[in-house]
Amino acid sequence: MGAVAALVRSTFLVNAVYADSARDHGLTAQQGQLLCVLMAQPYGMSELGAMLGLAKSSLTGLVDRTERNGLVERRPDPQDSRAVRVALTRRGGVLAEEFYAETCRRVGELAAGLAAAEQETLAGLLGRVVLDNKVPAVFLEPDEGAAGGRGR
Amino acid sequence: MGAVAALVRSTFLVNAVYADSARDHGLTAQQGQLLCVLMAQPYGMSELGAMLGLAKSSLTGLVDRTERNGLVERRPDPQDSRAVRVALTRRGGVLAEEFYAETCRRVGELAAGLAAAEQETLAGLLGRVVLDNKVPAVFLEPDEGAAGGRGR
DNA sequence: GCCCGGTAGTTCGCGAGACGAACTAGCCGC
DNA sequence: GCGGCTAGTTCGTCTCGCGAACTACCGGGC
Repeated sequence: MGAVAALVRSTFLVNAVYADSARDHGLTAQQGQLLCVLMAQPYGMSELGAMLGLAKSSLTGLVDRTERNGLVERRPDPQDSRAVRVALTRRGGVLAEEFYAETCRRVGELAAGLAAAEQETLAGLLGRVVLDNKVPAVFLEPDEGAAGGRGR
Repeated sequence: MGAVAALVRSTFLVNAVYADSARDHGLTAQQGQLLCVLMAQPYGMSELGAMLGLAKSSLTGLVDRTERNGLVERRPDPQDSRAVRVALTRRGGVLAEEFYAETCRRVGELAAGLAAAEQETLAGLLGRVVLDNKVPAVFLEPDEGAAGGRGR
């Protein structure tokens, strides 16, 4: 199988696993992704739109629905009264951790057929693709979680 | 970067590229995927649902919209008058080829930073993940196109 | 023959998601 | 203190995905 087909098919696979995991936590894939991004730190609407690749009107809707479920909240930005910081609520934080951990587990299982060394090779190559293409931090490293921007 | 994070982030990346390429061809990602599946051969609604992981009512809608755009058509199944074979129209076939080729090109570019040997290694490892997890043929090999798609 | 359980698809109603265009409100340079 | 820019929201429209209820047809058993 060529690299292109392998990439596209593995994408299909991970999409399905991600959506399933979200569903099992009462989330949609998009809401799960939003929670994962916010695990690191709060963000403004425009920042989120840029990271997730969404139009700002799409973001308004996504945050609306997630807020309605009590998982995130809009906080006024102290520096700029037009702006808003979207942050996890307590409940959202707990759910994000659970969803994140379970999703990691399930995605990890996909690669269970690979030996440890092979997984490392895969991670290295795929990691370079990700970095080369400047993918935003839509899914953190297990060890760059929680305190996120402030280090840890 | 760990294998899990690399997989999830590369998935995000490929999703975006796929959706962009579809959009540039006047398609949604789902319609593009449908066309790619049908490049190999026609399928029944239930088969498509199983391959794409969709409920049958979702398939009806997707095929409806794609048919309305003149890209696929429903043909009666000669063996079973309940059933239907979904096939590309002439226009759909042409568009599918274009979309497929362009998407391959763009996804290939994502891995352009890797040397040829590295791309092969990546393809091998990712290919095993795909095969281990029995991902359906949602995106063909360049050389298993047209008549070739059956077996496997 | 005919009935009956299973299968192939469709319809319907609903909510999520994505977009662009038009809008409000607040920032800031000059 | 005005004019242009930026942050977000609202609105209308479409796609997508689902489950439940439905129709139409296949087949096996008697």
